[in-house]
Amino acid sequence: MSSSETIRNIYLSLYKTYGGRNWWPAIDAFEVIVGAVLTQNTNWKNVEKAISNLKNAKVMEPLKLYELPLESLAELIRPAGYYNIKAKRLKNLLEWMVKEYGGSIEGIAKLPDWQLRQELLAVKGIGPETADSIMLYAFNRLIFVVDAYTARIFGRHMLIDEYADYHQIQELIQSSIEPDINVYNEFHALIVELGKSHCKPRPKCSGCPLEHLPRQLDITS
DNA sequence: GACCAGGCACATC
DNA sequence: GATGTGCATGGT
Repeated sequence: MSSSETIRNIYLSLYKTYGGRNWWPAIDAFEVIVGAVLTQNTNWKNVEKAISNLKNAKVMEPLKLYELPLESLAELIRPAGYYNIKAKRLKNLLEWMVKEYGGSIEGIAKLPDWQLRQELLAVKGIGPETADSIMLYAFNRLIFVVDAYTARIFGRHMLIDEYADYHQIQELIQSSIEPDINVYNEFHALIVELGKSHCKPRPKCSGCPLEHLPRQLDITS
């Protein structure tokens, strides 16, 4: 079986097991954007608390959040961890939104894919995963989001080598599955679900829906 | 108490 | 260009 077939089978197995994940868990594009920064290396439960704080403070919109003093912003997002650095990162992103597009999501939504990605990556604190999460889940662009779980799961099943970088993994997956935004959306969400439930750094691999696939020998216990 | 979580920038070699 | 480190809360 080719690696492309294997990848398509992984998608089907996960979809069969977990069903549609209905991502991103947010009410609108702006909430996706904020959540994408807050969830960097952080459990989503903690992010929910931070977003809840922002909503309660009635600052969950681009201009208001941008005008909030850095210290106040940091305090509100505290539950999400790394709150000082994330406050700066959010501020950088908001500055771009407000100064370049008047804080208008609709204005940003008009950008072509390449320009949107380029401008997101130019913001300090926005790396490839955060940029692509915003591209796919806030602006419905055909771009696959790679994360730590993706690298771990695909590495563990020997579909990528341990030195593969972000774009190599992204290329492999995008060239293996159909170019459909809904499939990209679901597949990444399904990978996160598998990662959370079965693919820890110290794996036990019991009950994993991919147990039928070949994997590295040292993690079979 | 140890480990982990939906990264990223920066220092150092 | 690779490798290491700081950033931090909250759940298991």
